[in-house]
Amino acid sequence: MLEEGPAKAGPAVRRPANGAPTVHDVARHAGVSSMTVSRVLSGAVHVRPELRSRVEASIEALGYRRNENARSIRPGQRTGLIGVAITNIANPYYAEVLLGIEEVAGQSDRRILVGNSGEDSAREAQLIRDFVGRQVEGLVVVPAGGDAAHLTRAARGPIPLVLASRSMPGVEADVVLVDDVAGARAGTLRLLDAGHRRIAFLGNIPSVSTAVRRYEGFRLAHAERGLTPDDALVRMGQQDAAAARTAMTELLDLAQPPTAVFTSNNRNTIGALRALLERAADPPLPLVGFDNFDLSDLVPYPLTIIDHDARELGRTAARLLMARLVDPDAPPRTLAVPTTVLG
Amino acid sequence: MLEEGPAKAGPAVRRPANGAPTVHDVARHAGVSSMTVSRVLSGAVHVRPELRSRVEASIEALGYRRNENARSIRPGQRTGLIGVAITNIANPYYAEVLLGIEEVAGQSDRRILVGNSGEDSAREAQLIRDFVGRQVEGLVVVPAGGDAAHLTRAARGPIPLVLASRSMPGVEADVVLVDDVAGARAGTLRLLDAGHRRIAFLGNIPSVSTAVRRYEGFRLAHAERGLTPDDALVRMGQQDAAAARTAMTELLDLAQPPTAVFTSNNRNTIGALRALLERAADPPLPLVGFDNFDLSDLVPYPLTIIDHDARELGRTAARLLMARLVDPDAPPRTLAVPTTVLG
DNA sequence: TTGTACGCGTTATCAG
DNA sequence: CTGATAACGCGTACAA
Repeated sequence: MLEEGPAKAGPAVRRPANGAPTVHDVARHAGVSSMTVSRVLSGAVHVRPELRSRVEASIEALGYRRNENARSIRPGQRTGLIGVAITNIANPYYAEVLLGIEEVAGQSDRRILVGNSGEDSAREAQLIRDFVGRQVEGLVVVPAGGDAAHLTRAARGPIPLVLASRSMPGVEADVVLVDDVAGARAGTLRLLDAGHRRIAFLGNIPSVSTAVRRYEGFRLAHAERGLTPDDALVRMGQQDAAAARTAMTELLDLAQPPTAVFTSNNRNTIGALRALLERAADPPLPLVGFDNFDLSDLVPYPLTIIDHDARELGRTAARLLMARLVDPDAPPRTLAVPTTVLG
Repeated sequence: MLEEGPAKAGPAVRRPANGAPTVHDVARHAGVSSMTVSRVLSGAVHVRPELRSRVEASIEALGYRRNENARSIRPGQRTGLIGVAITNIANPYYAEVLLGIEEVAGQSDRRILVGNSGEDSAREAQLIRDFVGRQVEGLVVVPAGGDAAHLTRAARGPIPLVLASRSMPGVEADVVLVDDVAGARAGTLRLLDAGHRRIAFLGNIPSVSTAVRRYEGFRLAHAERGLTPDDALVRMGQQDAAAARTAMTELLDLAQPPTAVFTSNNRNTIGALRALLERAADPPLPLVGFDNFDLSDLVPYPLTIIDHDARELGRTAARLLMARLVDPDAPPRTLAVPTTVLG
């Protein structure tokens, strides 16, 4: 080779259109081979101290950063990427879950790719396809419910999946849930033991597993007292606070209205709260709500909250994923985060 | 070559330890070359329809997903990755900003890498180094304040940067701010024009640009009425609600306490609110707070909020970045999101 | 301890 | 319209 061409470009340094220096640039600058640079980058084992510091100086001088994408295409190299699909990032509850995931992922220097599914299972599928293409090591998903084809082993390949907050029937994955049944049971018992016999139930759409599980706790508490919930007082399907407010108003307008209210998530709690404050019943109907929210203690209403640590739920999800990366063949686990009754 | 070794592995299909099919697998399965597969993947131009559908069938059959990382190492290929560093993901305000960024990024099929800096400039620097190594196309940062070396052109190379919510002196970047000065001015004028002359100011640490700008609006409103804020009533440096509560309590304990309160962000508002409710002054001190929060309308206190659309701020930041990707040499822009006074 | 050769999965180039 | 070849930036295997 060495065709003595138009030797005018100096050391023939070709920048990859990007301009970023490569291992070869660093090697040339330090007067070593690219392999020595590579070794320095991956821990500096078996490199003469003098060369090592020369390479480090060159890295500094050129502002070199290793290209993690190029690195990751080599067999046996990990991307350090976790894909996270969440139904609604802007819901403070899920933001807290996300923070927990980020925290644990960051501990092993992994980064999270975040997508908002907007409670839309098709969008969720699209996100997961994209994450897979980007070679994420694992997925954490708060499933939107509905179709689950994109969560199956076939669709996502060997990439491990952890479901957070909600489970999905038929999907093989590790799962972190809230202790929904126990929490709902405890909250409901409070109302029953205060003498209430007509308790309204407001909840999410039944395709979301938490809605069903929390109703189960509600029903269970009734059963333990030899009672059955009145179907006329059960409203499921409110996905936002506005719908919950409407549903609550309708319940208050019944010929035989409830004397207390159980809401199974924070949006339903907030919606119900607005309706109840609007009506200003005297005495006010006691409200027990699942999931805490900011300032719940400052709201001028008799409120009991079934609380849990959302950030810890996120952390647990990420920890399950980390464990799964180490041992891909362990049997799937389902963990539950405990609840506390406040107020 | 072709050493007839232990020929027992069949068609010698070596899976890259990962097991995922490659273009070559698809090509073999469809009986074409890998280039034809590649062409089909990138828009199917100049490919005979018959081959095209055969390739598509193979892609489907094998469950092939293009390896975006391998793709991105080729010159001229983009990663479709945006790095986002936020001071506190779990603050509902920034969660909303994040959602806006995700929304706009997703419109061009880009994904966001998210890191939480925890108001720590060193952690922020670390995140940005990582993002650069992952070949992000651009960065959106809510800067923690303090040292800004990692945000300079030198440290991040040619990668464009947009600062969201807060500016950083000496950093060349596009910026999206809230109209802090005008908002704070308008809120303060409300109190002044209601006759208040001793107005407390609670704000963030001064190294965060919004704290300074909002104080400037506060001062400006006073100046316009021929007044000067009383330094004894100004408390800057509260980074969370607990600190704000303490600061507010101290102000109430002054020999000459304030008769009204201006808080320059939502954590200070919430902290002040707790202190004020605790004291139950009669009549209550009117409170004007910058940034809205959930249920602010249900709090039993005379509260005025200087509101703005956080999600729109996030969208704007992402749009600025997208524009910058198209035209890297345009002069930097600073945009402001308008505020509204509620209550 | 250091360097050379090659391959990872993809696509631009150019020949057919 | 299709395919062979090379190269992107990096790291493993092996040679020196």
